[in-house]
Amino acid sequence: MARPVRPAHRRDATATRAAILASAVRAFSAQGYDGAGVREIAAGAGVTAMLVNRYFGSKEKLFAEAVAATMERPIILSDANLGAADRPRAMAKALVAITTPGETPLDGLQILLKSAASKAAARIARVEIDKRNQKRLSSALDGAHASERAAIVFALVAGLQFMRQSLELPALKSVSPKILAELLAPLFAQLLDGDQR
Amino acid sequence: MARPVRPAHRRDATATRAAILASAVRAFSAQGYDGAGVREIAAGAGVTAMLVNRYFGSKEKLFAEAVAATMERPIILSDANLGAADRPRAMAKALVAITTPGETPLDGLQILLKSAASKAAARIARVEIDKRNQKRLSSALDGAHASERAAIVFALVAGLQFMRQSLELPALKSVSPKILAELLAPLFAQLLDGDQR
DNA sequence: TTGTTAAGTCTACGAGCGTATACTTCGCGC
DNA sequence: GCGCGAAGTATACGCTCGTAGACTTAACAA
Repeated sequence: MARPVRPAHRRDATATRAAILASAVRAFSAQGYDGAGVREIAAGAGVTAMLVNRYFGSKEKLFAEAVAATMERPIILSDANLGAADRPRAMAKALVAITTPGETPLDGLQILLKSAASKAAARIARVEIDKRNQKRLSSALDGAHASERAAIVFALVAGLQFMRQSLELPALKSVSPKILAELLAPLFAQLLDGDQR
Repeated sequence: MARPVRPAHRRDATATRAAILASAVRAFSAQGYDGAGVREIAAGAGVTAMLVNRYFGSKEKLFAEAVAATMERPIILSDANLGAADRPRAMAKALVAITTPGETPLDGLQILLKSAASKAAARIARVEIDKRNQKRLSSALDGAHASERAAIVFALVAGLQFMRQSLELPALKSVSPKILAELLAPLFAQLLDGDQR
């Protein structure tokens, strides 16, 4: 059969680009926009710093792509727990699992939190989260003030992620996942339920 | 009457020290630990950069003092709403007021959020918040898992602050304070109430 | 008036940052 | 076999950072 229209490049530019982007996600998620250096990101991809700018133009544009890439998948409202019978409990469990240190972290959210100090980073992230997750979640909520309630859900998720992963608050580090989920479930129930009080 | 034991110093060292600390709180709260520069903090106090290190030893020690100073006052559990009749509603209103852009911000919390990228900053802040607010709040809660519930309260507060002030999520910028408070009150009620579900 | 000492400043260093320019190395099409 | 363009590197510039050491200035004691 015929080879693909454009076969893999000479020294595989697309793979290198992907490696840089992956390294950027790792670095930004761990150290934030200002804390992560271009040289460090490049080293994580096995190349030199200048290739980063060659492929992405500038650190800021690279950050924008990294944010966009990590926001691809929804924050906690996965398709699985969208259709779950007890949706609040499913979301609480998902939140606990995701914010547990060592587990696969929510890169997108982590980048947001770690990059809070940078105005440029906040602007880039705002439009991204607003476009993707906010609409996705608020359209899944019934009742009044859906987008506000969705935003509060995000606040709760971000806050818990912050307290567990960044601040490492002792009370939230040692607690058992089961208990934490049971403490969170009624909050989600309250937020998902359109009828207030 | 006798003069104080040690009268005001030659060029008022204590006032200068206080000015530097105030400027540091402002700068750290706006730009985080890494983002705020020693020169900029000094300029905000009307002195040169070297005086900062002279008075505080290093940037890190200055940060520790700034964090300690801003944590002096409780985060949302003021004495006023501790004794309020409808405590959840009082806390919700306080939270909305405090996180509204332009209002007197929660410097301590803002410093925490903006400094999330720095390991040193997180460590300093953790012990401070754990000592002061966590104990204060969890001792005010009845029922099981008091400290965990208190930590979730902090997470909610931090998350809302983050979404409103740093990310400036549109849904939370335009919402009326009244409605937002009514959306938050049941969450606090749920968290303050020791009996789950 | 003058000596002393704390308060405050000047200059500078070494390191790291983002990135622009010029260079080298590789791999495919002819 | 070979050249040409793309992939990748080396070097360097200008800037800012935290802070160390020597210096200057001001206020009180005598």
